[in-house]
Amino acid sequence: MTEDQHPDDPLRLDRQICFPLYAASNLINRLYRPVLSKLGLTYPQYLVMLALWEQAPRTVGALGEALYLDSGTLTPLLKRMEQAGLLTRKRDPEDERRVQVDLTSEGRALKAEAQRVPETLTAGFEGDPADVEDLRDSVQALVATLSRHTRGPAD
Amino acid sequence: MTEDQHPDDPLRLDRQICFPLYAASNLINRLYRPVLSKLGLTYPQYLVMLALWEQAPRTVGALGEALYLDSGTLTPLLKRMEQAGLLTRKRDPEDERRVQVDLTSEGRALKAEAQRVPETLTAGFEGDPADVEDLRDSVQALVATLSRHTRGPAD
DNA sequence: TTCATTTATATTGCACACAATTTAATTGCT
DNA sequence: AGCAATTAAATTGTGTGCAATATAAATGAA
Repeated sequence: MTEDQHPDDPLRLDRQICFPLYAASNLINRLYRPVLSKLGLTYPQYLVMLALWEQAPRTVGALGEALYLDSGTLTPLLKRMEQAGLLTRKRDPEDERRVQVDLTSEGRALKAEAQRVPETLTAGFEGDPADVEDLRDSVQALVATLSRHTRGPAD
Repeated sequence: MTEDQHPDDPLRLDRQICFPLYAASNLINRLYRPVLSKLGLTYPQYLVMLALWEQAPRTVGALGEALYLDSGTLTPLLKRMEQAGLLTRKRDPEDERRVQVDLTSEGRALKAEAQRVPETLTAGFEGDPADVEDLRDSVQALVATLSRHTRGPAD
């Protein structure tokens, strides 16, 4: 009972830009999982570590801006990472509304263990590394556009 | 307490290909949500409808192959869509292990309502439509590569 | 035929994401 | 100073995603 499928039907799955991005994100999560689980991290937790290795301490809000996530996602995630001993969460004495997230020495030390994660995972990508960089830059540009349209998490 | 950040540090957030894909996927979900909620759909439910509008009935496994999802994700999602009256789930009499998912007349009728969803959402993308198509094709190629590495959901 | 193996889906447990709401602290207007 | 408006996080409730496991049906080798 196959529906007739016109080649220019705007609802064709293979004409969507959203679907390959969705699928790629899921596949990447699946690919990273076994590698990151050895470090005791999930994929979004890994992103938080990348952000903090670049700059720490940071407020929950600043982390959310960097990763395009809101406190509804970050708060429980950061609590789990705090439990794991990777970071600390402290109210900012300057402004008690803010929470400063900082790395523990254990969290800083984990960076050494993570050094080989990117190459491990891009090793099998096959294809010109320059093409991958072009793709990355294109998706980054798309993210910049999209983020302008959604004015941050939860509007 | 900012860490020193070398320009060629492989762990820099802006050097990752994974992160913009992750961020784009989240942002797209957020952008689609208000539009799709008017149709009574979530984003992954919309993808299931796109797949079924192209071909129905389909088994759970065939849907999973098309969308890169496994039964752990699809089963509860399809049950909710069945409750909503969009589709039916029936054991295949030919092979009782399989479940055939088919559209109801309500599910088929929803396609008319969804016709304008893609243009509504790409309207604000600003930029050459050809560039968006190039990006789509590049990400599709990446998905094809990634799916070869992960041998399907749950390996 | 019998029964171990394989296959298709469902279930369980855990960790996100996000809208909406709540709580608490700060700002700003008067 | 007093207080309404704003801001930053946390909480609540729903819906994914996925690994691991369970269940049940079909397959296949002896």
